[in-house]
Amino acid sequence: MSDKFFSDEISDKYSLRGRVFHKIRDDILNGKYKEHDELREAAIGEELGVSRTPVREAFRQLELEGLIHIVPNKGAYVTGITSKDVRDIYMIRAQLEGLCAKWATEHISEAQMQEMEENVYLAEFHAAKGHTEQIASLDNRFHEIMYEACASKMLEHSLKDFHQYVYRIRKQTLAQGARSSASNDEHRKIMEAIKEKDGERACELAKIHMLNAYDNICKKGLLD
Amino acid sequence: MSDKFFSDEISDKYSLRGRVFHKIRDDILNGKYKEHDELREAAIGEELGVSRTPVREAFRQLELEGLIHIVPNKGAYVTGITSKDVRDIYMIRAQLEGLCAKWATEHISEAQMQEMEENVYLAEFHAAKGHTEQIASLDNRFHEIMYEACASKMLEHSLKDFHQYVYRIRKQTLAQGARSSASNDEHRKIMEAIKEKDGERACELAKIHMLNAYDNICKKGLLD
DNA sequence: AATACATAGATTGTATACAATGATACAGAA
DNA sequence: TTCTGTATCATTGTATACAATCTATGTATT
Repeated sequence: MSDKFFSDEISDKYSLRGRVFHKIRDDILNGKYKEHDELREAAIGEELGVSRTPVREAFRQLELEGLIHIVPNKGAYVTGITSKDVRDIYMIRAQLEGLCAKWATEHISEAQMQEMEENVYLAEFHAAKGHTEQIASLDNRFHEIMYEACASKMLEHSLKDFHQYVYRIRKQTLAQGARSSASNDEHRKIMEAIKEKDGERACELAKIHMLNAYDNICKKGLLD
Repeated sequence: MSDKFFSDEISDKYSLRGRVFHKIRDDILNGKYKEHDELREAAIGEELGVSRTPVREAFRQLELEGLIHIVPNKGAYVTGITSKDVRDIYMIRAQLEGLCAKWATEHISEAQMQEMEENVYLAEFHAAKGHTEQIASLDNRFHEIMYEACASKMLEHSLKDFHQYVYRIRKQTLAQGARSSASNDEHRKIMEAIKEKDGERACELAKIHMLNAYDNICKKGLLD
C-alpha cells in the first residue's frame, strides 16, 4: 500500500540527489546560507563532492519549496521571508491546524495518542529545567504527531511545509524560553481535547495556539 | 520589486525546462497521462525534442507539485487522486478560500474588483446559453482573481496548488451544467460582500461555496 | 568625462556518455 | 513443476562536455 505522494516523504534521503537536497535545505534553515545569498551550482557540487547535475535537480525542488528562487540564466538565491510572510503563514496555519486537530480527534491511533501524552509530559520536565534544545525538538514533534494523526496526506503535507518554513523564526522564539511553558500548557489542552474526542474544542484550541504563538513572536520583536 | 518566490510564477515558461514542465503538467491535467501511468524520461524527451536532462528536472518539480511520484531507480508515475484526497482538498480549501475572501476584501484593487464583476456578469450570460467551455474558464478565473486580490503570496500559492489539483474533477463537474448557475449565484454573493467590504460575510460565503461545490461532486457521483 | 561597444570570463542551460540499478527471461537443480 | 541463480536488457542516476547567456572590464569615440 503506502501511496507515496510527495517527494519529501519518499525518503530518498539516501540517494545522491536526496542527500544534496536535504543538505542544502538544512543549510538554509540553519542559517548557513542567508537571505539573498547566491548559490552557485559548481561551488556546492564541489563542497558535497558531486557534479552539478544532482545539485541542479535539488535546486528545482528547493525552488518549489519556496526556499530559493531561480532567475533563469542568472542564478539561485535564498528566498527572503518577510515579516508579512510570517504573519500570513501563522494565519493560514491557524486555520489548518484547527482542521488538523479536528481530524486528528477522529483518526488518532493508540500509539500516537500515547506519544502525544508523553510529549507533553516530557516537555514540562524540560521546561522546568530550561533545556531549550529539547523543548524545541518536542514542540516540533508535537505538531508533527498531530499532522500524522489527522490521517490526511494532503493536509499533512501542507502543514509540514508551512511548519518548516518558519523553522528559523521558531527556533529563536523557543530559545527565548519565556513562552515555552505557556505554549506547552496549550499543547496539553489540545491533547486533552483530542483524548476526550472533542473535535470542535481541539480545533478551537489549536487555532488559538497558533494566534498566541504569533503574538509572542511579535511581542519579542523577532520580526525585523 | 516583484519578489518572485515560487517557481511557477517565475514564468520561465519560455525556457526549455519551463516548457517541458508545463507541457507534461497540462498532459496530466488534461488526462493524456492517467493515474498510475509510467512516464519514461527518454520517451518524453524524444516526443518534445529535448534530451533527458530538462525532462528530469521537470519531473522533480512535478513530483513536489504532487502530480507524479518518483520511485528512485525505478520510474515516475502519475499520482492517483483518491476520493478521500478530493474531499480533504475541498475541506482545506473551504478554510483557505474563506481566509482569502476576507483578505481580498481588505486588499482588492479597483481593476481586480472590476474584473470580478465582469466575470460574474459574463458567467451568467454563458450559463444561460449553456456554453460549458466558457463557464469553466470563468469559474477558474473567478477564484484566481480572488487569490491574486488577497495580496498574500503564501496563500495565493497554496490555493493555486489545490485549485489545480482538482482541475480534472472540476472540469467534469462544470460540464454537467446543472450546478453552474447555482455556483455563479454564490460567486455573485461573494463578490458583493467583497465590494461592500464585509470581510466576515465574504469569508463565510466562500467557505459555504466550497462545501456546496463538494456536495455537488458527491451527488453527481463523480468520485469513483 | 561620459557613453557606447567589444571582448573575456564566469555561470547557467542542454546534450551526451558512462555507471548503477532494477526487471525480465531463461536455464538448471530440487 | 517450482524455485533459484544468472545473464541480458531497459531505465534511471551521475558526470562531463559543449552551447548559450550574462557580467564586468577596458577601450574607443564623442
